[in-house]
Amino acid sequence: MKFWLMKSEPGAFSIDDLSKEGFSGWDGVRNYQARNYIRDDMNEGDLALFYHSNANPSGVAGICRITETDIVDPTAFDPDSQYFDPKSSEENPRWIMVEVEFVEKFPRFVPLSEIKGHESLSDMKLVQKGSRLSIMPITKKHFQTILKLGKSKIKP
DNA sequence: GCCAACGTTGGC
DNA sequence: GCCAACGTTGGC
Repeated sequence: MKFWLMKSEPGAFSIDDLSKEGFSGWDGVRNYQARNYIRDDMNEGDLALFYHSNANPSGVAGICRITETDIVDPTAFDPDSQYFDPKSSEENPRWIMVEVEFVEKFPRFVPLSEIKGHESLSDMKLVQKGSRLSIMPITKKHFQTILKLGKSKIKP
């Protein structure tokens, strides 16, 4: 099993939204590196940190689980969607998504400042200079360290 | 709202 | 294939 960090702007989709809905397609990924990660390396059953970006404060809000991979992202074909991409066609889809399932909202939100200040988390892609990836792999150690900071009840 | 960092586009 | 211009991300 692999471990991931997935960013979402809470104004668009937050951990509370996922908690209410239970499951959700993770649509709108429009970055090739992030897409390649989900296409090539993400598997059903993987666990991901749910990260709130562009938030006050930004940070990790909880955990979700990957329940399905390699789904064609339908928002790319929708001219009314903010994720519309005229270069993607149903015959030759460019963007894919995964489905995730709510696992847990952390009892304690883990702000970015705390991740930045934590010695053993300094090699996460998240805190490396200039990194803006919206989906990135993380190590089991990073995952467990952040679970601890969030006072998670999950034991992966 | 600012702006640094990075990705993408398109002319050549 | 290079690279300048432009667009986007995302913390602050």
